[in-house]
Amino acid sequence: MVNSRFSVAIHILSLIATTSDKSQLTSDFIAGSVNTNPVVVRRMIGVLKKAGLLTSQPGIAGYELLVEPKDLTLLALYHAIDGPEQLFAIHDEPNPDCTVGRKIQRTLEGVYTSVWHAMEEQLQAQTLQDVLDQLR
Amino acid sequence: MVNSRFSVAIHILSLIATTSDKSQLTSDFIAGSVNTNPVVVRRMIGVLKKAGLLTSQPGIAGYELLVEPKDLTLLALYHAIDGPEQLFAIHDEPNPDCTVGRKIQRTLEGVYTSVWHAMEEQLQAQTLQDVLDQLR
DNA sequence: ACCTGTTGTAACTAGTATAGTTACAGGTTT
DNA sequence: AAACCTGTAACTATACTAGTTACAACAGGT
Repeated sequence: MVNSRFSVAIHILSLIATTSDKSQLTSDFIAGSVNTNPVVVRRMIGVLKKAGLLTSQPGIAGYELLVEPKDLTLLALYHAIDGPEQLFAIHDEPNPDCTVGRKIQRTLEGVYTSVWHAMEEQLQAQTLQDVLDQLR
Repeated sequence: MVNSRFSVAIHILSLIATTSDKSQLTSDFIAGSVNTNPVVVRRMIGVLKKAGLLTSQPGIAGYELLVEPKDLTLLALYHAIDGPEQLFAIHDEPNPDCTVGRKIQRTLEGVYTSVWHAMEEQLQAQTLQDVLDQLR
């Protein structure tokens, strides 16, 4: 199973999108909602900042979204947090002297690409706004 | 990224399906093609045996498929090797006193379920025979 | 000026998963 | 008996995740 960073990122962005009192939005407050450590939150927010999804200023409480929730697809978010592009690992260096070993990697890549593509379509079809709607 | 066991399982089954000389099919031989340790192969084969996909006998070289490659979908194989049902981890115990924290888990489950379902469809659409065809 | 509270990072740690390895009991064949 | 095999338990190296401590730098109030 893939790590929980994608889940945490969605949680953080949801909180920022729905909290009107920005001064309340400290990494400590967010960590209290996510149930993790403030540093974990700040670390993830650093990634989201680099991706241009939000802003913040050192020393000042509060984060601000730079994108409209309806314009942020979960696929874009997935790419922003640099989740794995490959879902399934392929074993290294199968034996090239073997009929199967010689072509298995390319074959598996094809299989996994089709699977990954189907996943991408689902992530593309859902936005942060859809998540917010379901949180009401 | 998910582990490489699914890839190794497909590799093993492909070898068994395409090797006519069964006495050649030792865990050592298979490990040489996959490029891993014979024990890793026997371990995986133990799982596939329990799932009823193949047979073998202690002391005797050779494995035999119990299913027709065209009847074995990659989804069935995936379930057989007990890969993770959930793709993305959801963080534990978000704060129930928070509007977002209270509903985030259920919401994320919905999102991930739709993604997982798309994946299942792709895996269901491909069989071991399809893999064998691509290996030629 | 100082104190408190904040962000942003680096560095370390505990826990866990993966895959490789060693070892060995027990079956089979010659 | 010897050589080979399967099946399994147990240990190890490596890597990743998430939690944690620590601290530099910044902001705002008193």
